[in-house]
Amino acid sequence: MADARQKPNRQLRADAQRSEDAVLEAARTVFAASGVDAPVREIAARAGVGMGTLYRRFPKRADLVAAVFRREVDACAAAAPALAAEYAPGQALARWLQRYAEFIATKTGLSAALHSGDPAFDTLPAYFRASFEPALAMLLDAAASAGEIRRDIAPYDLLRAIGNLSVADQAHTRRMVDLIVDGLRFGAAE
Amino acid sequence: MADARQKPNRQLRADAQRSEDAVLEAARTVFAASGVDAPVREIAARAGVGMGTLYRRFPKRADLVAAVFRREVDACAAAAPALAAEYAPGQALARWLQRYAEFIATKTGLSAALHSGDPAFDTLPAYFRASFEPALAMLLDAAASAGEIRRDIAPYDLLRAIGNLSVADQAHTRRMVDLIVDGLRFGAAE
DNA sequence: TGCTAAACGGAGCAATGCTCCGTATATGCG
DNA sequence: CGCATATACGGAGCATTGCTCCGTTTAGCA
Repeated sequence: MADARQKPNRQLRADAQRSEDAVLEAARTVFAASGVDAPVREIAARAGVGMGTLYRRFPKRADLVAAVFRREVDACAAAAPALAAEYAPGQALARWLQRYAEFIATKTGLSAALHSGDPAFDTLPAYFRASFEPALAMLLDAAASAGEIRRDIAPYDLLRAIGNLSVADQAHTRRMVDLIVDGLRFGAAE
Repeated sequence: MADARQKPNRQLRADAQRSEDAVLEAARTVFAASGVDAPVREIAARAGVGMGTLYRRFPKRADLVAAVFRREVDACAAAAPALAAEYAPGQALARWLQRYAEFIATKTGLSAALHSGDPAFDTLPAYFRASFEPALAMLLDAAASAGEIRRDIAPYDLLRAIGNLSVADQAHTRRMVDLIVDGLRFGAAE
């Protein structure tokens, strides 16, 4: 899962696959406990692998962070159909949004990493959206069809409203400030 | 300025005062170039002081970051009366907001530090507000009196709109999600 | 000028990121 | 099953960095 795009059909040796799983699981735990800057040695020790093994699979810390992130996105997105099968549409939606809010809450410090400019994170926003938007759309659609909620809600808007992972470059900020100043002036001439 | 609250009337020796200024100036430069995680050695070297000197004055990195932050807040706030003296009210306001936007832009990565929970940062938000709110209020008032802008703008709202340094605890997030879900349901029964 | 408290500075230790390479083993083949 | 070999493993070791400790220097004062 880490760099599967490089060799799409690569055949990981069995022990290598076990190591990768162990590392991802250990990293998830350690990141949650100590943040994404936790010592690599600690992750390797918890996973029961050597430093070499960890660095071979995830050459940069960002690679590991990104892999763990994808894993948690997958888990959260997968909760949507599960909840939809178990609960009434409105209930399923409410529970999933809480689940999603929990996911966002565990990402403290990660939004900073997202904006670090590391190329390993480049695909994450798209992955995030591609995973969550259909999941939420399904829940919203079901709830709307059941007459429990309105229909005029864009899934992505809702995702953003709960967890704002937005960025803003300098030029954008400048234009926004200009806009606000213009806005201030507008009402003055009455 | 660093820990002046501990000994309000302390008399710093002349060389100590020079060292502190040199460190703050060097830290400002290095932080801007390499972020707030830059090596302490680099700051000490640029300031022309030893490690001991730096650590004696700023025992924790957060102390140094906070001191640099206050210094830059002071500089930005001080620009308000200067601009007000040089330009027409509307111009002064627009220019200061751009200046403020630049200040915010240099704080990349610092918002993460702000939320790190380090007690050295506890007083910074209040300092931020206490410095900028009166400065902006003066500019807004002058521009409004000149008929160049509306009067119904709260200075703090404007500050927040440009640089959102907001935080949100878990309970708050939870209540917000509940509110949004309620909001979704509200329009369904028509 | 001489004394002393204050300040200085950098060697050195511990923690951590990351590499390198000798060792171990999973897998395919005869 | 036994062997050959590519694949994977593991941790010693080096470089960097945070932080401390203490011998040396100096500013302020009489």
